[in-house]
Amino acid sequence: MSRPLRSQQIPNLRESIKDAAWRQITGEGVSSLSLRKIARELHISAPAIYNYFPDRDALVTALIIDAYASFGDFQLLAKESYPQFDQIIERFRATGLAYRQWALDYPHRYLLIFGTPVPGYNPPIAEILPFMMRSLSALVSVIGELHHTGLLKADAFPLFDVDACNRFFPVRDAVKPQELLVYSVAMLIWSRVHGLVSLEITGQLPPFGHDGGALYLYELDSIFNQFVTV
Amino acid sequence: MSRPLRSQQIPNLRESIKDAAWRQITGEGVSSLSLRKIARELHISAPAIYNYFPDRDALVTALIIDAYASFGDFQLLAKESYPQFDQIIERFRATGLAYRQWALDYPHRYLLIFGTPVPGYNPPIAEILPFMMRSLSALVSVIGELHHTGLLKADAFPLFDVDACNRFFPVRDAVKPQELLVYSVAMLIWSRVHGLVSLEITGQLPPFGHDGGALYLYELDSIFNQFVTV
DNA sequence: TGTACATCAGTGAACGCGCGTTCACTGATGTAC
DNA sequence: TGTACATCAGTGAACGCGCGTTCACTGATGTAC
Repeated sequence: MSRPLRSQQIPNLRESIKDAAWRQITGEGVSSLSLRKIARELHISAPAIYNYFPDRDALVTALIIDAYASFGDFQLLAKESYPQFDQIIERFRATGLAYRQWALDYPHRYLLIFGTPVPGYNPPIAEILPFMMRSLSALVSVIGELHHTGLLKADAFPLFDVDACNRFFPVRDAVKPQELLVYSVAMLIWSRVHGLVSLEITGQLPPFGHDGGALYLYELDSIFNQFVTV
Repeated sequence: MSRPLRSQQIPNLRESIKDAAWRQITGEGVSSLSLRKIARELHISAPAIYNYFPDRDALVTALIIDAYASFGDFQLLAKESYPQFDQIIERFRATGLAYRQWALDYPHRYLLIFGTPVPGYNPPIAEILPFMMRSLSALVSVIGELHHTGLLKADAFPLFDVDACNRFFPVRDAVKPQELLVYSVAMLIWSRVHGLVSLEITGQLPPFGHDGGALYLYELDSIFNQFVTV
């Protein structure tokens, strides 16, 4: 039947394709994401997808970028709900809680970006890196504020290798030596919230049932007590 | 050519199939694990595998069980290298270091058991559970020793729901109320080492380069300082 | 305003591939008498 | 010890499936004169 009437086409097909892709990932994981299945769900032919994404990997890349952006923005929004200088404690907690909340809301997006690497998929690092950094920028900036106001307590903390750091990041985002402590501490804190959250959303915290939240709150307090001068 | 001469058959074909499966998982992840590919590599026909595993899922289950067992035994061995009563600090460190070392040695096995759930695979929980528990028994027993000698410092720690706990575990392994604190603290410590290790083996700790070890040591000390009375 | 034409956004058919699994079979090997 | 037979551990062919991607195409829509 060739091309259907414009009035019968899906408006914003590119977004609809991504939505259908998320629905599939939610059900069966990214490795069984299939262009043909997406086409079937949207009642279009599979080759039509190639008008919007050059191949399957490009679709996966777009999903990953969207996930990073949504995750980062969600935390930044939470953080900014306590904008005042002396609300640093609330800011830290709000950011930490937003981290978990987003992961619980979108477990498959979380696992797509931070879980087991997608087999057979080679991420275009240059394209993705800015979004990767944005996804953690709320956390990094909270630690940065603590540091700049002299409240960060992290003596003898093992620092990044600054050379390795700058080899990894693009030149314009090079980490300044005076920021090394902030990045390094942020990494450790990240690993703690990631550990708890990833066990929870993969169902490996089962005896806690619906109370993974209590454990998470405890962990946020532990982090605060360890790294913040009161 | 029907069946080849016994002298030309692979001795212990069951083990060889699992070895080939691990080699494949190492290269491309579990979701592209293929019976036909295994058969090709071993120069046997694909249906021959059905003499050893009723279907693909059964093979995956066997791999998971082996991974849990190997992981658990490796930590127990490390722990037992400091058997004396007053070597509790060394015992704790050795167990923690063994946790990371095994994960670095076998990243794909680690991700198979603790990473993103395998899509389309429903683990037979009853069969796997004992091995799951064994894989963390070294950690749990070290915390248990600390508790029983009065060295565990964890006031106001959020505990499991004991009912949820016993609904989860088989009756004979039911968690006794006096052990609840031990299990709960072990879970939190587990989440910390898991967080750091999983970021490291999935390559998300890159600025640290080869010195993820320094960060890990710092984290082990943090845990010790937080939970042990000195 | 009408018309010729370019472009846009789809179509269905086809290619070549790999997969898990079933099936009837075969001949080497082990065993009971 | 020789022989008849059961069992064991493989075989190749086939089934039915879904996949990503390419291809030539078509007719609706937009645009220049």
